Amino acid sequence: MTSRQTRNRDRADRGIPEATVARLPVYLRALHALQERGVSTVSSEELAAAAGVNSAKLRKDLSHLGSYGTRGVGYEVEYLVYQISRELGLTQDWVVAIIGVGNLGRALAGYGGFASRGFRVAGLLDADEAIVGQEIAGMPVEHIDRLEDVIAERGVSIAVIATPAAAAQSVCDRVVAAGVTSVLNFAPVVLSVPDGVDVRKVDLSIELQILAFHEQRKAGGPGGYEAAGDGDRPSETAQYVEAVEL
Amino acid sequence: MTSRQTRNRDRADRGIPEATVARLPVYLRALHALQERGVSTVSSEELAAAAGVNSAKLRKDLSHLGSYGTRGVGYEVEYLVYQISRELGLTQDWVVAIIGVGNLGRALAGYGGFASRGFRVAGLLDADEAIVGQEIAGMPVEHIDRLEDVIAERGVSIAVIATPAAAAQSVCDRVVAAGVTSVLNFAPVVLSVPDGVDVRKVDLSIELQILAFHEQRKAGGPGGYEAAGDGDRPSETAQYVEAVEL
DNA sequence: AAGCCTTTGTGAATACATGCACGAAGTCAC
DNA sequence: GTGACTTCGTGCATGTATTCACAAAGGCTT
Repeated sequence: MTSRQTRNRDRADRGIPEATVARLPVYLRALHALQERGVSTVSSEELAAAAGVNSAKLRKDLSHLGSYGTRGVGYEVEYLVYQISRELGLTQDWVVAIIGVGNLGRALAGYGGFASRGFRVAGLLDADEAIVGQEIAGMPVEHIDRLEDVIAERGVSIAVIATPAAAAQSVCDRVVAAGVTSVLNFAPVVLSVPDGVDVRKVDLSIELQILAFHEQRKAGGPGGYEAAGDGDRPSETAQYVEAVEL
Repeated sequence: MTSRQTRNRDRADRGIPEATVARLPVYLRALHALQERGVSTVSSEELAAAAGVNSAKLRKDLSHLGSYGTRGVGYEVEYLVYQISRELGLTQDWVVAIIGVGNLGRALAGYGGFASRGFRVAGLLDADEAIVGQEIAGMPVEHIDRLEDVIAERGVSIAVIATPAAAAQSVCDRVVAAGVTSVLNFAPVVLSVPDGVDVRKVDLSIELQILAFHEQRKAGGPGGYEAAGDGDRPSETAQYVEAVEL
């Protein structure tokens, strides 16, 4: 099964830079859009524009997968879609479980962007008895007690954690113990996992905070108004509550 | 208003690396957790562990804001919270409008992590007549026609776009024309904006695709099974639909 | 079939980020 | 006050990512 590992792909494939991997889905999306418009061939310049990157960067990124372009012409859209999909592992189906069916979990369960890319949501789990049994996006919410069973029975390989922060680490421990090695975490905590397990984090408020930083910068430096520097230290900030519900 | 731009802050502040800015919210969160546990002082080693980073990196990051630590002791939690908050611009309130009140927009409207960090949701807008008028998280959904009015009247400075992909660019153009210079985009498209406008993107499916890539890697190379390389090029991939509803 | 034109793929230069390792600066005990 | 000890702040080396710029490669026209 793992026989022909590094067969084709001479030096490509081994060690595709992370930064490149992170951009491949963006290229893929742009390519799909072109495909729908009936475009069959695209230059690095055009595709780069559609993806919002520099064309040299795009070419270098693609060169990591192999040489799939034709000089003087560009890239064949359909073929490139296939190559990137394959590289990203989207030619196979991935079985996903969503743990935590609050507002966000619900949104994720109904998100069309998953199913269309080979991600099959095979389980919705929650600890809240009031939610268990409800049907969300055509699928019943199951009790968190069944977590290990669901993972084993349905071959879940990716866990999406959308629980409150307080529950996230223990849920994570359980899915990892059950054999899951890829976790997508929406809870606002840093999860610790053993080596060999990948965790990616999506944090809705971190992005806003980064925007706020730049926005403030445009308006003229941090603490620009009122006492800047080491003024009164507020003691009211302690009322932040991390137990936000997702 | 832009008068005292680069005033205080000698060499700090100017040019805090992006990578550092992106980590500050994580540190802040870890610090809040410590604060709740009554910890008043923390070493770089401890805080780094809580934030999931290397301690040297943490110290270097913090050094960009100034020297707020005490050698031999560590950092005073409360003071550091204040300094980071100030640097990120969280000591002032930011007025946010959420455009697109589908599943995701609803989840965002109810997300506790915004309000607790100085982000005030002052408007929910949607084009769907069936949704307009509904009350979400204690706030009425208004018609998208009122977008410019809402932005102007309430002083919206950050727009959160959670519309379907097809609507995102035109919504973006409108908020930018109305004077907004910070956009958080959840729609799966690359938005183009004039210079001076910041766009950050949160893409739920991109993260999954990155996980899939690594997961596949663990299992033994891309396309490891079946015809690898340049086999049959599927023509069915064209049925991807980008008009996912958010 | 020869030459022109376009566009790729990549070497080299630059910029950015990470992590080590250690001197400097402070605290605490006595 | 003095010395031992802890921990910060940072110079330097290493690694990673981006961008430029151009030669090599192919198609297209005549």
